[in-house]
Amino acid sequence: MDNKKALVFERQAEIAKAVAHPLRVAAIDFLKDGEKCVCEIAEHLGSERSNVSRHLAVMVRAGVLSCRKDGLKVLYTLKTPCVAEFLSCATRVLKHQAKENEKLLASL
Amino acid sequence: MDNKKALVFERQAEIAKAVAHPLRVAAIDFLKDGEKCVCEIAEHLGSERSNVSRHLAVMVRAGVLSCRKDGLKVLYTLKTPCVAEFLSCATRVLKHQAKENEKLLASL
DNA sequence: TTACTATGTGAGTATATTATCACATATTCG
DNA sequence: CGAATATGTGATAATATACTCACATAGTAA
Repeated sequence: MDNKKALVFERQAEIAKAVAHPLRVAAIDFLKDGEKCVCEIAEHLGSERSNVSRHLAVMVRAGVLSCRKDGLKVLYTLKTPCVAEFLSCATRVLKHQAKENEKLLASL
Repeated sequence: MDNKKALVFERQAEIAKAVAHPLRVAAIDFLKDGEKCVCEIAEHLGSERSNVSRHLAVMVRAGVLSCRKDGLKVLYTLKTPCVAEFLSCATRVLKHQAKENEKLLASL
């Protein structure tokens, strides 16, 4: 019973972890437009190919992205729209924070 | 322009990071019932008080939780319902994965 | 085959995160 | 005041993550 819950928490944490890096968030945002190869992603993010490749692998392992080979290239894509929702949840939290700061500022 | 986006990605990643730990996920889940003190949370999670205290501090710093003192105790609470939504997004991703595995299993 | 391109991976280093213990602080109660 | 309770923090060690460079692999095309 409680054991089951613990497992879910662990898997939820894994997914959050897969998203918990600026480069990975940026990659997810970029992939909202559709599938892209490592090269394109790396160029768009202004980061090393090998590094980007590793980050993408992390997200694939976590089940956030999927990939397929197309000739020389490997195309990455969001596995489900839920992933993008994940980020809009984060955005909502940020907006909430911003509003609080606004209130604080107004009272100074 | 691009700089602004980079900032957003960084902040989104911070929020994801604040959630990206099994213990923290469990704490958030527990706090859905309302505010709780460190003691209660630690007991519920079966973890050391000092450790839990640190994890809670991480989430407060990220803007995911807020806290208030009440006598000896410090009560923690979810700062916004968005945070819980964050986890249900993760759950949706998990369900998606589970369905895929089901399909795979069925074809063996 | 050879040259070229896209990708992934091993090794090493630097940095960050986590858990634990002991201790400090703050608040309540007698 | 002193004892008891709840919380937070410094120091440490173990572990995990991130980045870079060099190289290996796989597919393409001449």
